[in-house]
Amino acid sequence: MTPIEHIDLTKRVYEELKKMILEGELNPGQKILQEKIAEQLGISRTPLLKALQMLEYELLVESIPRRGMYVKKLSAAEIIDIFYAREVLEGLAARLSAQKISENQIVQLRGLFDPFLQDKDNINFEAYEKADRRFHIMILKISDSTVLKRLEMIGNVLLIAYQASLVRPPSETLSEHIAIIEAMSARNGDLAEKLCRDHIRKSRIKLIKELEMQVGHR
Amino acid sequence: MTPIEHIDLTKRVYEELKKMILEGELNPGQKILQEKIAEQLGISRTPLLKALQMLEYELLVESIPRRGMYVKKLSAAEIIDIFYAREVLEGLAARLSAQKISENQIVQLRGLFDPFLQDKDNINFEAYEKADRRFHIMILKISDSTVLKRLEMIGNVLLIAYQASLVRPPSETLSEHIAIIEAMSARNGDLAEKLCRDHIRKSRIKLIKELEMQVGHR
DNA sequence: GTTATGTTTTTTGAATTCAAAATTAAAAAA
DNA sequence: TTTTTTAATTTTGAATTCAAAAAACATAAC
Repeated sequence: MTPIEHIDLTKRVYEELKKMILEGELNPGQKILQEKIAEQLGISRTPLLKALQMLEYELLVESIPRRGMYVKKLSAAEIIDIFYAREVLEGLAARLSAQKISENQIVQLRGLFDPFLQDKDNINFEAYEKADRRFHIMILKISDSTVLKRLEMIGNVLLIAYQASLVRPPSETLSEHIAIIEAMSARNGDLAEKLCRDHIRKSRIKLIKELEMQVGHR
Repeated sequence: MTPIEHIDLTKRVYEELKKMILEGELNPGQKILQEKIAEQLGISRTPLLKALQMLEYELLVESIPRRGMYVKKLSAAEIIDIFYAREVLEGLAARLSAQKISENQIVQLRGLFDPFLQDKDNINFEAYEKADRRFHIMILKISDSTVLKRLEMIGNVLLIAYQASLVRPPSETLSEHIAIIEAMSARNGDLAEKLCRDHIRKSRIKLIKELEMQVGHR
């Protein structure tokens, strides 16, 4: 018998709000008028507030005491900071995954990138980006770490920081992704960690350059 | 003119509760009766609930929907998991700190362990433990990373997991602490990270052994 | 004596209410 | 016209209230 699922309001509100922020319905810097949003969602402020607090931990919203909640506007420094953290955390995830990954999961990971290996010169960026994101989330899942799960947020932040635009092109990252999968498949945790770190570090370095350029041009 | 400080209730309740948990006033596994605690603290359930939610993110309490909040009882697997995360996160903190640390901060860090260098064979464990904890917290602070700050929790968890008992004796760790400080002082981020990771990894390995022993004896 | 059933009490999740603070708008003074 | 002051409105933070669910208790059946 399957137990009846508890769909608590807070979680649903949380999901809805997250979607609204990630899809740009609420823009960075914008004030979140609690009364208004609560009314729109047809709920009271109590569950809304709880959801907002969760999102605050995930760096998606920011609370200024006695002022209100705002959709977080990430600074260049913060985005870079997040990449530094991703570097070590996803590196760890890759290492732990190498110890635990199942044959089935290996097949699934490979499956993510199979479509792009056929015709490397003609890759649909949007589809690749989706696979890329799935890849990183899957590794976090496979690592099956309580702490790392707490940090799935780091994936979300990516979305706002770089909406639908990859930091580096598939021509660079595709082989890196494959190499990470192979290392995990060979149960080589040290190598998987190293490759994963390198992978993200390269993106970070490119990102820093780009952000510096932007600043330099102003 | 100094602006009036906003001491919002939630934060104070949060601090109080954290103290209650860390000092053992509330024991792991114990149910948190909201009404009762709120009355004891002389507040309503609203700010209490917010504080509890914050603590949930820090792994100090656990929420079971429609059941209530409980003081979290960490499993051996979770404690080990936390050490894995500390390994990479504090390693990163050491690396970033090496880039940013001021002369003054170096002096402060050295000062933490000075008292123990005089008479290495006669170290007060309790005092050393305090210095140890300060050391790790300071590095997180110096690294000045938004993401890492979110993870100060990892320090807290340590407290409950290993109340006042060091995983390894000062005779082993003192020199490691000094070496990390020296690496940061020399602005050698790579080395600082490596040393810090090794430092925590050694503790993790010892910890795993001890936990396995405990299980084996049952 | 143990297990099952029904009832009461407690506790949670959520809405509502209320006071204090912040924001906005309006009026008065420079 | 611009700035300052005052008043009105909005919004937050926190308490209270209320319904639904869970836990505890008591009673009845086996």
